[in-house]
Amino acid sequence: MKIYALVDCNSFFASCEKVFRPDWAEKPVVVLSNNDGCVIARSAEAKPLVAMGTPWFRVKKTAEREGIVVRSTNFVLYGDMSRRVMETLGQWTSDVEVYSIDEAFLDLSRQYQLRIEEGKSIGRSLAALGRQIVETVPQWTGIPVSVGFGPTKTLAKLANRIAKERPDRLFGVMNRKIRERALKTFPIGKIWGVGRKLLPQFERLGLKTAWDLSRIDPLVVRREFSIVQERLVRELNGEACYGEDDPQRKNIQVSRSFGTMLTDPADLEKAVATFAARGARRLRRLERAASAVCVSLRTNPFRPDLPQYSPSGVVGFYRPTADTVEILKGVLSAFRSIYKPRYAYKKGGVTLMNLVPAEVAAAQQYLFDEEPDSDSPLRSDSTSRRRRMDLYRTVDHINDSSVSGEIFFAAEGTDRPWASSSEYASPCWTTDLDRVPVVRAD
DNA sequence: TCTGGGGTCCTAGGACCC
DNA sequence: TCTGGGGTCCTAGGACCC
Repeated sequence: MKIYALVDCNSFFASCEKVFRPDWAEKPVVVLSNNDGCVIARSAEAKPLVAMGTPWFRVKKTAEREGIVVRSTNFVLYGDMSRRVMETLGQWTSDVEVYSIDEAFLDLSRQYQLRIEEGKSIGRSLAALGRQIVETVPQWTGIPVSVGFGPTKTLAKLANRIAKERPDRLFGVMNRKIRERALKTFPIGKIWGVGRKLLPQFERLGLKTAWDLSRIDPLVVRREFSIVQERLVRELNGEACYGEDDPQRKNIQVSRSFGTMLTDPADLEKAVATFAARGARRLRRLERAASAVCVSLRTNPFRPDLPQYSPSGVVGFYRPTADTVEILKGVLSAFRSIYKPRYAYKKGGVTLMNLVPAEVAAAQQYLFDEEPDSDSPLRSDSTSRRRRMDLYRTVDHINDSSVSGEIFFAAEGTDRPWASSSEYASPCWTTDLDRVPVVRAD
């Protein structure tokens, strides 16, 4: 049998914003999406006041009246706080699967295997471990967490949802009787994997709780829905179907809504070039190479009075690459193939696709040293490419160690007409030396 | 005036092959 | 007149997640 713990940070982004502002400890805090668009995180105090996902302009007045603290997203801060939390979790097991920026599965199966085989009860021991996690993580990082235990990932998630409602922030469904009781009061729509579309379909079948769903024959579920829902039912019954998957990334996407609607192709080119350069950098950091690149544009869907257009164009590479110059060329040629004048564009994006390990790309380069067509616009003989990769190593290093990224490609432009607004940004407390909080003893 | 970003997996259907 | 069966690969679109 498996034992999973799901550790989930409470109101993660809002909690990050509170860490270095003790004066906000008891205040309602909300965090906005990019471009200060929607509310994407709320502290416990803010939850009754503001609904998740509400456009900011619609709640701004309420927020001001209620004295809600509002912040723009600060992913540099959240990323660093996340790293600290995940490192702390390594105290209890080396089997930490970072599932998202604010949650991780701990696989405790091996630790408890012997005791289970001996038929000993593990409940008390798990509870003690859970308490330790719930106490230590906030102590070390400032971020409060909740812990749920279960024999499958789905059940650990479910236990975690219940834990969040409890004062001790801790709950387990390892025990069969406790599990049955929990499932019987757990609404079907809150199950991990049941979303907007599935919920009404289940409800039409008269299913209301997780227990109802778990009682259905998995094969019937498969026939009526799909293998995804079949696995869900099995997981609810304690049969682990989601293993230790460590799938390699297949895509890297960089996209943004623009601060204003753009019509000038020169502005759009600067934007997509910037996204491309950012993506290429992430590619090199992951030691991967992309086989193709996709550029997408979109007009503003909230303006039905304006003509709508949302094209995308793909350009394949002769062989996989992490070379910004090659990627930029691909991106600009894809852009020019889809761009049409007389539309007002609101969003753009670049996706690096079909990623392969960097070694594979290097081996291909070695095997196919000669380009088929040396006049090709994508021409890049291997020597100059190798030199450029050396150059990127240096440039990436310089940009990583500086705050704003001083070295960039001319194609990215020197101004950012597309930049999004973030009116309420907090400082990068933990990653910018000038903003490290100072504590005085006097 | 103002509405996020980044992923994954699965299925169905078409093209193509023997 | 009667027009198979089985497979792979690819892509678009749907659904879900945080």
